[in-house]
Amino acid sequence: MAALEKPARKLEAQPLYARVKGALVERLISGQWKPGAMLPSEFAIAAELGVSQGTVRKSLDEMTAQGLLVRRQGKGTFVAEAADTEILFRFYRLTRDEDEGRTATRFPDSRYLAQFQNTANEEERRIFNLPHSAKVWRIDRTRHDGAQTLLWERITLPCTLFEGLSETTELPNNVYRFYAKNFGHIVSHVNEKLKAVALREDIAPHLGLEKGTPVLEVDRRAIALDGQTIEWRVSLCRSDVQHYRNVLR
Amino acid sequence: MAALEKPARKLEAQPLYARVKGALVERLISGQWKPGAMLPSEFAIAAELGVSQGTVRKSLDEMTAQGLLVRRQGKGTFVAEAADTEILFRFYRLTRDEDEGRTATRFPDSRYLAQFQNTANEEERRIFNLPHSAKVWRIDRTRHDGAQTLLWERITLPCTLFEGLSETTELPNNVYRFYAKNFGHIVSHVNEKLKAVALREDIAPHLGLEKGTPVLEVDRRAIALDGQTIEWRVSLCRSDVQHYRNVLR
DNA sequence: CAGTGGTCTAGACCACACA
DNA sequence: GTGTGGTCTAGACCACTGG
Repeated sequence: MAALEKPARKLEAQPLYARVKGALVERLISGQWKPGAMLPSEFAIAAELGVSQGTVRKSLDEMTAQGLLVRRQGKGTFVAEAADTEILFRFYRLTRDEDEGRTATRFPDSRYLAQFQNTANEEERRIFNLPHSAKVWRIDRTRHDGAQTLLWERITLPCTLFEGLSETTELPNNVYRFYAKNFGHIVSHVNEKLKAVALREDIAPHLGLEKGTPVLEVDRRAIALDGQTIEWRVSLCRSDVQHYRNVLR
Repeated sequence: MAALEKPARKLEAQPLYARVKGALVERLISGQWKPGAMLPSEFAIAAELGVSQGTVRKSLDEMTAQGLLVRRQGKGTFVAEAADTEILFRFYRLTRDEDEGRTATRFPDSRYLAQFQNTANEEERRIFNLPHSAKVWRIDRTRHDGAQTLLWERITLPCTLFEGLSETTELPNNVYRFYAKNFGHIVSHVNEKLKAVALREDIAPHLGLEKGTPVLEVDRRAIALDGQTIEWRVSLCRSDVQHYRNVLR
């Protein structure tokens, strides 16, 4: 890749470090730099793009703050793998009531109830911006801590974005890492919508609670680096033994 | 204030910009720089502390990212007032269902039900780390959008931290700004714990719902810059017309 | 040891606000 | 114009990693 092009007029240009960052994010989106890969050194990137090392550093620092990169002194800069405990729990906010205070230390395992392709309904088409008669995967599962069921959820994925998924592939614990590794979709952020709802009759047996019990409904959309919604998930969470924790800064 | 002291050994020292930041945060905590005040210029701070302007900039950038400061090109650097819409909504996560997508544009008004001093119970003493027989303020109120009640909440404040509050002072819409301006407590972050619960009988009339209806319970602790918990708030939120939104990055 | 990221400095120039 | 923050560069030195 050659040096960055100069913008026509200085006035309407983004700062140089922002354009450098854009060029680097492009390489993540395109898959040129895959999760876990080591980036060239700051000086190498600077020389390649024709800017100073300090400018490259500012771009890398921002990307690190966003969680796209991991920097290790003395070793290098790497594409984030979403592998560390911290990143694993980045999107997992439920905590057992008795674990209050510390970060969740247990990660529940999954039990699969159903996994099949369907024609997308209107809501799914709207969420994923799909044409008529497009197909989606629907995956129903429960999550447990030991013998206790903590939540039921349905994960919806557009088939076009997940070619090669089959009815027997089990999602691993860290699904977002799985999406990145196998399908090249890097999640940049997720939007969640929380409500308290009365437990539906068809879900009640799965959670071992009476129909009508208040449960926490979490409606989540995962957004990829390119802005596309790649996953829709609705979770119904027992609220008597766990809570959703959040820190606002 | 004189130049920063050199640490005994370089090895165990924090980076210079971190110590600069610490020194500046001290001035916020001590009230030397009050909300809304303009800070000296980068060069002035640098000269005073005996470091370079770039080092001061790095400290100021971090504090800006934390929301402690607001920087305006051409004007100066100011202590954040929690006055802008964005900051006003930083801690307000409830959105009317029909407003989905955009940031909340309406901020509900309040109706006060009760406001009185009490001896702290065991839970309150634990939360605020108070001695026996310490006193707390308890403020009960509802919040509305037009004729519709959206939530009931109880705010608990330790009397020692809020000297001068009376039974007739109404909290303004932006309470955290009020705390900063009148009592010098700058909120650095809040911890929230969410659950779905069945509506209690004594609260039901306030929300205009049946006893037992699922409502969203938000348990919030506000933490000041010095690490002290300064406010405990439990909100019971109608979940049929609004939701709690969250973005995880 | 060489190579990496982390910190710090000094100085230049630009864009914006306001008198 | 002057003073502010915003960007960019060049170069120095430190701390960490691994051969």
